[in-house]
Amino acid sequence: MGIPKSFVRNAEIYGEGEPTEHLYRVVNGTVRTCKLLSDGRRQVASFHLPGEIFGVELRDERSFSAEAISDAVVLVFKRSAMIELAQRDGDAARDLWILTAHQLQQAQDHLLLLAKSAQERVAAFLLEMAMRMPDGNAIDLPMSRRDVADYLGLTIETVSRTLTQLENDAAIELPTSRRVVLRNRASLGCLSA
Amino acid sequence: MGIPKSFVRNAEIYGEGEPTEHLYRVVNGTVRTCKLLSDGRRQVASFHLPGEIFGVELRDERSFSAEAISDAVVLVFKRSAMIELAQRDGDAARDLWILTAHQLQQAQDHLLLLAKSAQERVAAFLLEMAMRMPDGNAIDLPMSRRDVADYLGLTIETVSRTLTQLENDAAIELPTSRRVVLRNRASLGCLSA
DNA sequence: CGTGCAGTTGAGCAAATTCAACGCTTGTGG
DNA sequence: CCACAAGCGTTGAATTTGCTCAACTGCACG
Repeated sequence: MGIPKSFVRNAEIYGEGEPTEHLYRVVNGTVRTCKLLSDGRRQVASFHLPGEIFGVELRDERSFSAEAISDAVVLVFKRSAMIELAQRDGDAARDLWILTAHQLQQAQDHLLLLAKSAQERVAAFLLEMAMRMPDGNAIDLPMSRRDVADYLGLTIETVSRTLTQLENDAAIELPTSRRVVLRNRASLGCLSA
Repeated sequence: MGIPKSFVRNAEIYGEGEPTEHLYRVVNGTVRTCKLLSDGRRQVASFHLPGEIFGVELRDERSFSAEAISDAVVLVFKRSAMIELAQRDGDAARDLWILTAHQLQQAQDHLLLLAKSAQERVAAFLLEMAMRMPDGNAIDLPMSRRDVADYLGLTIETVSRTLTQLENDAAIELPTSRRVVLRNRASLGCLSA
């Protein structure tokens, strides 16, 4: 169960306002969910790495869009089938609830992140990504500076400046612009206070 | 079912880190959930008006605390009983899921709010409160400027200045500091763009 | 080679914060 | 009953932070 589907980089998986017909599991690549603001800016709500589920929503209309950050493969599930299953099967209902509650927690963490200074946001972001990535200390960011900036509510310039500053402070290394090596986790944790 | 309990203004209903044993329904008064940040600042995650449910959480440990903003009465429910009920009864499970998904939506809206300018945040906040209050155009804010500021991620000074500016622009009236009358909803909506 | 895109860096600017003072209301004690 | 302190809200001036605009680099791709 779950039909595989492929998307090229920057392809839209679903758009804001479309009917909520499916949910998805990332097999390969990375997905972002985001929303265009009226002033043309964009807010990225979440990133989804392989293994993670996205697209669960209460309303029948998408309030965010989902796009492939890199070429990606996802499994597609029928939303109505899930809801029916949850109605009959207590365990399935529990899974669905846990999933939603988990996303709620992530949203709340994201909320706290947006309350902080630029340095704290970037440091917290790096720690979050490191937590979710296989190798604990080296991160290969799948997303562009623009994606990072829109997730953190900053400009790409501020993200870039902050990263170089963290490198100067010997907290991280930047072998390439997409690769980050955490040199001093403790000081990052401190900066993301 | 549901045991009534009273709290005086500023009393703690539950604290960060405590075991998640109950959920609550507001009968009377207003409740805030919030978190203390390491730098001493505080982030208010949500306000809960009469009729609304709060305290639903995935983890066994509270990640936020809940406090009475005004003298308040709440109904207390056993969390374990709710989870058991949801396991057996598909409808109850659905209600629990809808509740959680609803809070997720609110968190996402809050997230978007924090991406905006001070004026947009205050305008959006007023519209949100007006939506949730009985009388559509006159709002009696139950919370202090500090609460509003910590909810919007601003300082009390900025909130205060922004309100007086909205009053000067004829978008609102401020008969008293806690009472706001929406004079021009359209322009508020525009400002909260 | 040139073109275009992603990322970095710099200078000036705008927005919100910090710090400080002040007014108003409320509650307390002389 | 008045004096005074405390809490809340507002206002002003100076400062800081992050943004805007612009130039520049490195790299991939035709």
